[in-house]
Amino acid sequence: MSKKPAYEPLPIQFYNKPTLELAKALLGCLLVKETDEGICSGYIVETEAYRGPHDRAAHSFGNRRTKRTEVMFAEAGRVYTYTMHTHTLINVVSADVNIPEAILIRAVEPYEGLDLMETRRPGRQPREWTNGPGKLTKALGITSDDYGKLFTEWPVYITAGYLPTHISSGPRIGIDNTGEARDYPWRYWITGNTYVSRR
DNA sequence: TGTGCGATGCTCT
DNA sequence: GAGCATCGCACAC
Repeated sequence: MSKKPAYEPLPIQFYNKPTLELAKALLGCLLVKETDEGICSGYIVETEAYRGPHDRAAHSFGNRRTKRTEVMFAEAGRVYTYTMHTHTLINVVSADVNIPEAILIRAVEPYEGLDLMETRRPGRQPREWTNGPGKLTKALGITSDDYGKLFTEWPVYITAGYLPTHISSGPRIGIDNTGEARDYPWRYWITGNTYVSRR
C-alpha cells in the first residue's frame, strides 16, 4: 500500500513550531499528491491558522473533541481534511499532542501535473484551478480518504519550495459569525501572488 | 470588479 | 434537523 514518495518530504521536525509561525513557514513550500493518474503539485501561497482552545472559529474550539476533530489532537504534521458542502478542505495539524490547532491551506500555485489538473477542472482558466481551498483539493486529487495521514509520507506530502520575498497577513475568510475571532489576522499569503483566493 | 444567493452533503445535536 | 473554514453563476454598476 505505502510507496516511496517521488520527492523528499520535509522532516517531521519541520512541523514542530508555533502554529502562527508554521502557517508562515508553509508559504512557498510544495504540496504534492500522488495518485494512480500521476503526480500533481503546487506551491502553497495562502494559509489560515485555527487555534482550537481559544479560537471561536475553529472546529476544535474549547477542545471540542469529536470523530471529525480527533486528528487535531494528534501530533503536528498530520492531514486534517474537512468536507464543506460538496468540497474537501485540507489542513496541516500543528502544535503538540492534545493541543488541537491546525492550518488551512487556502490556495496553491500549480507546478507539476498541469494536464491532469486541467482534466480535473475542465473549462477553467489556470488561475481558477487552485485559487480556493475547495478548488485546490479537486485539482490535486485530495479527498477525505487522506484524513489522518502524515505529510511526511506517500501519497500526500510537503517538500521544500522557495522562500517568499514578502508575506502579507489579514483577517480570515468566510467566518463572519464567530464574534471577535473573525478579526484575528491569522490569514497569511505571499504578497502579490496571483493565485491567492482573493486579491 | 463587486455583491448576493442557491445548490449541496456531511457531521453533530 | 440545523449549520457550515465553498463554489459558481447572475446581476448591478
